[in-house]
Amino acid sequence: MTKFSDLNLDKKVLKAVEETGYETPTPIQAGAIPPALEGRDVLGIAQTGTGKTASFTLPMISMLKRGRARARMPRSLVLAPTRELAAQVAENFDAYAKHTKLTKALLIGGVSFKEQDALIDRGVDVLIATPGRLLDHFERGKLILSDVKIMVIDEADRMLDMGFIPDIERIFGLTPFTRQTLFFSATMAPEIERITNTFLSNPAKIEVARAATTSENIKQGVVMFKGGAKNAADKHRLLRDLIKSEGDECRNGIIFCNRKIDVDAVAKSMTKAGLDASPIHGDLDQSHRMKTLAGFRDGTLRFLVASDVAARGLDIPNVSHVFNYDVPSHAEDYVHRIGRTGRAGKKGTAIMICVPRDEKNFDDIERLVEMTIPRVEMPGAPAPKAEPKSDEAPSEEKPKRTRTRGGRGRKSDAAKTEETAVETPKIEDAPKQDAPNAEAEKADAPKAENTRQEPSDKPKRSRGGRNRGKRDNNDRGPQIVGMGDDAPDFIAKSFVERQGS
DNA sequence: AAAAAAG
Repeated sequence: MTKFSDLNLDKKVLKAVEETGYETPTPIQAGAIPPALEGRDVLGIAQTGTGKTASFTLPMISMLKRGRARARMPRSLVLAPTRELAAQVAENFDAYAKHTKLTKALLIGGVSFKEQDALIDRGVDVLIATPGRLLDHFERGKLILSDVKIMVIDEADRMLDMGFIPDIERIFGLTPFTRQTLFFSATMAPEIERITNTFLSNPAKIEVARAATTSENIKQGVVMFKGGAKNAADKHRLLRDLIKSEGDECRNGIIFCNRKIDVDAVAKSMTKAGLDASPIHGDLDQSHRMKTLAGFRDGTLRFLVASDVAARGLDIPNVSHVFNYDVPSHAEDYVHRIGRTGRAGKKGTAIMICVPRDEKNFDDIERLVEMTIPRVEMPGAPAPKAEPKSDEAPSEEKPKRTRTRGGRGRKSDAAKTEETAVETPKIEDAPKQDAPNAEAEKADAPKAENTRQEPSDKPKRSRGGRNRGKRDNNDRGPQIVGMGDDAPDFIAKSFVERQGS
C-alpha cells in the first residue's frame, strides 16, 4: 500500500501531512503526485470528494519550496470556478505549506482589491483565483503571469458549465509555454478535451471515479408532495415537519433550493419557526457568504439554506442531513448536493421533496443513481423513517449500487495506482479506477475492493453521453465509470451543437 | 425555469 512517505514529497510537506493524521493517499493522490513531482503535465479525471485538492497542492508546495517570487509575478496559479472553492483550496494550501515560507494570495470577487493588490505587489508563490477577478487584476496591470511555472485548473467541467472556458483559454495564453499544467475535470466533454489537447503536453492521465454514484453512507428518501405549487407555505411546513421527524439525528443540515428567491424564503420561514437557519447564494455579499459558511462549519449555525453555490466541492465535515427542497433539474446536481453529507465515512441522510411537475427530473435522478429512492410517507404521522429497507437489509448489502465491485481481477489500490502513475499519455489505455467514495475523502482508507481493472474496449467518445437518452434504458453496462456516462447531455456537446438544440 | 462569476 502506497503511503504518503513513498511519494517523494518534500519533508516539510510530509510533516504537515502527517500532522493532519493522513497516511495513505487516495487513488487520485497516489496517481497524480508522482508525475506532478517529475514536472509532467497531469490530467486528472476525478470528482470532488476524491482528495483531488491535495493531489495538486502537495506536489506544488514541494516543487515551489525552493525559489522566491518577485513582485507581481506569481510562480504558480490555481483557478477554481467558485469563490468558495477557491477559498477552500487556499485553506488546503495553508494547512500543507505551514512549515514552509511560501506565500499565497486568494484573488476572488466580491471583496476589495486593496488587500489583494498589496499581496501581489509583495510577490506570491501561489495565486489562487476565480477567473473573473484574476483577469480583472491583470487588466489593471497589477499582475504579470509570465513567471508562472505551475498552473492548475480545478473543476474544469464546472468552468465549462459556467461559461469560463474563453477566460481560461485567455489565461493559458498569458502564461509561458514552458509552464507545467495540472488539469482536473470530473468529465471529459469534447470541449474539455479540446482544451487539454491544446494546452497540455503529453500529460499523465489519472482517472478515478466513484464506486457508486452516491455514497452508501447516505440514506436517501423522497416525499412525493401533492400540495399545490402555488402555496409555498405548505411546502415550507412540509420541510419543517420533515426536519422535525428526523429528531435528534438531525444535528444540522443543508437545505438546497433551485432558486435564490426560495433560498431566502425558506430560510426566513425556518427562522420564523424557531429553527436556526441562514441563507447562502450568489446574490449575498461575499463576506456574508464566508461568515455564514464558517458558522455552519463550526457548528454555530444549524441549518444552511443554499443554492447550488454550495452544492459542489465544498468540504464540510459532519453534515448529518441534506434536504432537497426542490428536485434539482440536472440529475447530476442531485449527486453533488447529497454528497455534502455522509462524508469521511460518516453516516448521512438525504431527503427530497418532489412535487408533481418535478417528477420527470426525479425519474432522471433515479436512473442516474440506479436505485429506487425510498418514498417517505408524509409526516404529520410521527417519524416515518427515510429508508424502509433498513430493517431487512443492513446498508452494506445494497446490491443495486455495487456493480462496480462485481468484477474479477480485483487489485489493491497500490498496485493499481502504480500502473496509473507510469506513462499513460494514451487515452484509451489509461487504466481506470473506481475510487472509494466518501471515505476516500479523508485519505485514510481507500478500499481495495472498489478497485477494478477496466477493459479498454469502450470507445472514448461514448463516455460523453451524446446518445444518452436512448441508451440509458437498455445499456447500463458495467463499463460505466463514474459519471462519464451520466453527464447531462449538454455537457457532451460542443458549443455549436448546443446552439443547434 | 436557474445558478455561478467581474462590475
